[in-house]
Amino acid sequence: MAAECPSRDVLRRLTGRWGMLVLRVLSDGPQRFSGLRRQIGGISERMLAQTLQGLEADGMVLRRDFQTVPPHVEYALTPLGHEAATRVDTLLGWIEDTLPQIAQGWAQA
Amino acid sequence: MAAECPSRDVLRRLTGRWGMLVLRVLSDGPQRFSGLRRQIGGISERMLAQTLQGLEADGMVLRRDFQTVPPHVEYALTPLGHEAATRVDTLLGWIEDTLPQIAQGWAQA
DNA sequence: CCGAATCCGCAGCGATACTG
DNA sequence: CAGTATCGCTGCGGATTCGG
Repeated sequence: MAAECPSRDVLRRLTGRWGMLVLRVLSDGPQRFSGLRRQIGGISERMLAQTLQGLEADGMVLRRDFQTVPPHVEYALTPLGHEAATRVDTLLGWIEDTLPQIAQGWAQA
Repeated sequence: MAAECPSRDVLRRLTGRWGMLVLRVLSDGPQRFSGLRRQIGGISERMLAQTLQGLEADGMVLRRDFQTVPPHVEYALTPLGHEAATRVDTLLGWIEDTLPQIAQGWAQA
């Protein structure tokens, strides 16, 4: 069944705490580490590095290292990453649009 | 930002370990507790109950208690639940279709 | 249904290697 | 010291499982 296979790990990295935030920022264009951290806000250096590595391993993010001595690395979305980003955004957008209806249920509970 | 608001909790319940499995089974029609457990496989009673409560609170699942002495309860998808199910399946389906490409990256790493 | 044991995501603190 | 990217160790809390 789908739950036991690797597709779940991929989904986890996408829907995890920071995955989609990173995808959203990167969908506007390539960024470097510090830039991402600044635009996302609230993410620790460690978590950002970890998240990026996960997405890179899945082929969603392309990491370009300029091999300079003050480290300069750029992160960009791959075509696969763009596809993922749009789909995740679709789901997330629907949830946000539907949130009022969901919250409504909360109220009468 | 979207990450801090309740939409994340909803997304978590949907993409969590069991959420989408439940949605998938229920999209074929109403089921009762034992039926769900049998068709999903590998889920504990506790987790199934917990998952159903979460989805019910979000208005995705409708719980109908027949108030009979041998307890008889049925679970069904609400219209909202159907919408959610299709969207989650879309994302999950895409991941499964794309998994070969993702796994390809794994191989050359 | 309850309680204990366990797993896992997430964050914090600090460290590394190098330059100006 | 300041800045850049990454990594390791540690612990908390919630999620999940297990056993009655």
